Amino acid sequence: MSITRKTSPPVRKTFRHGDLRRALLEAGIELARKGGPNAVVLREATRRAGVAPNAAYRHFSSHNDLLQAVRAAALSSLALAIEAEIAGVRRSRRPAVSARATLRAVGTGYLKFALTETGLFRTAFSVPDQVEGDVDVAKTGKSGLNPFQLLGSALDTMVKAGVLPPERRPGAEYLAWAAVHGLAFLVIEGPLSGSSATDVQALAERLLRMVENGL
Amino acid sequence: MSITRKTSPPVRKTFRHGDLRRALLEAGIELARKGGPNAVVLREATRRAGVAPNAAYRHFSSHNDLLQAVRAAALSSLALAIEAEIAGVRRSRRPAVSARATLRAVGTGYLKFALTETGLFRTAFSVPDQVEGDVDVAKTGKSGLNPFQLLGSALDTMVKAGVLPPERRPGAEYLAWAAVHGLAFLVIEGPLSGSSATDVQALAERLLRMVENGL
DNA sequence: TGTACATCAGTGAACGCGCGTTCACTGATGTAC
DNA sequence: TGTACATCAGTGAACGCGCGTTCACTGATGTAC
Repeated sequence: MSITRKTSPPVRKTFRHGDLRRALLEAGIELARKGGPNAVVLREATRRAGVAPNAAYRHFSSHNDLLQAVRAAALSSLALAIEAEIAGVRRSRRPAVSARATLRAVGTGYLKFALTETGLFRTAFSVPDQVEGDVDVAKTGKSGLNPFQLLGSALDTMVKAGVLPPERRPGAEYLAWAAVHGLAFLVIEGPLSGSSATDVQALAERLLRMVENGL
Repeated sequence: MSITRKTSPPVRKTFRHGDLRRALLEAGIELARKGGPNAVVLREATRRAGVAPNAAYRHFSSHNDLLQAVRAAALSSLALAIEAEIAGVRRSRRPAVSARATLRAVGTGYLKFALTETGLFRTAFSVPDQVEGDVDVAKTGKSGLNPFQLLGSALDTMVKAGVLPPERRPGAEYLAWAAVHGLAFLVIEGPLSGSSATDVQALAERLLRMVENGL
């Protein structure tokens, strides 16, 4: 459980750090990446930045303040991962095909992020938060949308493309999100944690098809 | 964040406690119920049992040992909740109807438990664990099956009843579980945490229908 | 049935740890004159 | 262009806290004789 760093203390030449806020945030993100939300320890972040513990209070009002900033960054990373997956979707002339592929990309991006950046993923969802209408830029991707909004937009496109009946649109994001998030959980710390990547991928495709048909 | 108890210290008349192991376990369960896995603090459990902190080491080898016992109890409670829901299913002469109703009961029981016993639910799934083939009695319900096995058995019944094509049976528990678990998450600490019980129930029914159709 | 004694569940005191946070400070920087 | 000074980002030391865990102990219980 020891997080103590034996590495040489990062000595700074100048009295001022230069960009301590950013340094602390990045240290916090690194901690979250490795160990999830509980690993985001204020003192450890200052250690990594090569700074006295209380220096953090010039930039964050409390430990929780830092943690929330890390969470926001994690959500933003997730949004970026989803956007990247969407960007890779092969364009089709048929809107129906495009719309379906985009929705699937949202799910795939979400799952990929959960599996490759487990610590950040767990941090992103560790604390009660209303993501829905939250337009805090720190949580969004390039498009200015947070993960939840990206999903909503994909579903809107499906309605426009005539793939999803409009009367089924309300609440659809919850069903889709639930399915995908649940699978992520099973793989991260549930009974699927030992499964091979290909097995998981096959299951993911089946799940996404289930969502598409079931919506 | 203070868990300090101001209530009068539970004085014991006898030197021996009588059933300290059980008392500590129950205190631990109570802590988990109120505050999730992080709230399961060994010293607090001994305080509630009216005993010196180190007395716990007669019955548990470490804090983690206690926590795992609490987790097992939480899983067992979940199994019992699911079994109770199954027991309430209206019997039908048509096996197909019964099978579908049973599967839905598994999902409903799971969700009800997640919503009413959030702390225990979070504790049950807080630590990596292979539930799949785990027959540790401490984690099961009356039937001797753990939650995962109850779901599997419901799916088997569906195959026998001809509702689920046998070729879709393998892995089906993961899809079903993922969907239900994901919804539980959204309600517990996701964007649905503010929703009314009726809204959630409507969503749950829609989700369970999606699973039934999509499998 | 009564007594000696081994067992072992609980006590009391203490430990080292790392945490978040507060205090009064110091010294580099940028700005006003 | 040079100097006085206000600002404020960082320092150093310390705090109280509650935690898990270890130590040598004590005294109630149940068993062998």
